[in-house]
Amino acid sequence: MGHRPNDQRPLGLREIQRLETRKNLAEHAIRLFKAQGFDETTVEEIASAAGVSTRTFFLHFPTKAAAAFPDHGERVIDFVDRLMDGAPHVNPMFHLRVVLRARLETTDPSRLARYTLLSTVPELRDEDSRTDRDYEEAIADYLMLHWGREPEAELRANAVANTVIGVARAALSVGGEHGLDVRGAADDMLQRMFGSPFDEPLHSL
Amino acid sequence: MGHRPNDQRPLGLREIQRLETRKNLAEHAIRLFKAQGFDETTVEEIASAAGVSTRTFFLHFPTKAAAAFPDHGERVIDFVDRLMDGAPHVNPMFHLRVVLRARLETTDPSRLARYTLLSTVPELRDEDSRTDRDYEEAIADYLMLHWGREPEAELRANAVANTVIGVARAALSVGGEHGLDVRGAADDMLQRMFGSPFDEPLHSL
DNA sequence: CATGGTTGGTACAGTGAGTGCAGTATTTAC
DNA sequence: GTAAATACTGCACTCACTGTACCAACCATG
Repeated sequence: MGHRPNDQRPLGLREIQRLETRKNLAEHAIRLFKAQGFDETTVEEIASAAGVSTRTFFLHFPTKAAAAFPDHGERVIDFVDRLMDGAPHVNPMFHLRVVLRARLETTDPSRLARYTLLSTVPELRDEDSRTDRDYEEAIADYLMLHWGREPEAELRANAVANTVIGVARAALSVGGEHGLDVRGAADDMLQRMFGSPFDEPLHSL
Repeated sequence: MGHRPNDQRPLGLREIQRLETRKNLAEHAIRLFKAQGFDETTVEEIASAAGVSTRTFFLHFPTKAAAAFPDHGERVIDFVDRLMDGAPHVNPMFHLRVVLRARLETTDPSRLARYTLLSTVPELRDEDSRTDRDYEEAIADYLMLHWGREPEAELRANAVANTVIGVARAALSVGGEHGLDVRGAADDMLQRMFGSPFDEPLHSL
């Protein structure tokens, strides 16, 4: 059903070990960031805590900060997949809302907690912003698939993308900060902002 | 009229020279970034082009990227000043719109061009995001001044702030890219998104 | 199994951003 | 005219990140 083969290869011993060290690196990185702070943790510390060399760290993550968001890549891919699924046939704003809602609802709370904890560390904000930018780009591209690439459409698409991600970020940070579930409120705000097209009942939920 | 003294000291010889070197550093930095790229330009190059030592560069800018946005600090301060001016008496969303519109209209085109050129360089996006975060924080703080700091108000304030900045960023980037003036369209989008309170005529313009 | 290409990891040397510190020289304040 | 303040310098240092050559384990092929 996905628009690209969800490649489920047998996963040999090599891959398993690779993923293992990657997971180890990420876990130790996050643990150390929380324990002693981002700036106070060196890549060498993380690497040796995970039992590998410093150089190996950079074979798995492009920057020190990236280790704090280990599954970012696959999550963006997953998001894009869901967005593109059955793309050309539905009202794009409606579909966007469905995908967003599904994503929010299937995001497990432990992830929310970790996410917001990390957003609190100022040094990781940059990485977070880069994450957001990937989503914004994906959403804008999707909308322009429907609306075209004339400047007016491009403006609308980018504005909507930035707005959606902006509201989501606000919900995640405020919700995480107070330990509240504000996902409904976020959805509600978006619904009000984007008016009637966003107003339709969600049959597929 | 500002909520803090707009200190206009006599500006001694020392300050003049300091500002001069700062301006020089920023100009050479931007010139070199455009000419040869961000990563291909070292701080030492910038410094020696401006006729000062490398160490001096970091007395003026905290990072290499910051030199590309030399007046960011004062612009944020100016924005906050205008936001806080006569703050408690008006409808906050209305006032926000007035300030935003005024800021957009008084932003000179050369600045727009430079801004968007820089936003194109991926290595400067982070700095740009940090800039945006300062504005978002200012707007959210302002709105919470009126709405209080309960979680619901905080969510709304942050969502509005992120939305406003998101739309502004979209307008700047798309407008800059195509050489179009999309400020009116941006204002229009915000007006539609935020409904009636944003709908009032702008007497002060 | 043998064997050879592929690949995850290592060692080492290097670049460049950013910081702390101990100065020097000029400006400004009294 | 002297002393405090400050813009700037030089130097030594840490640490993130990269290029390169290399090793060893894996895996596909015969």
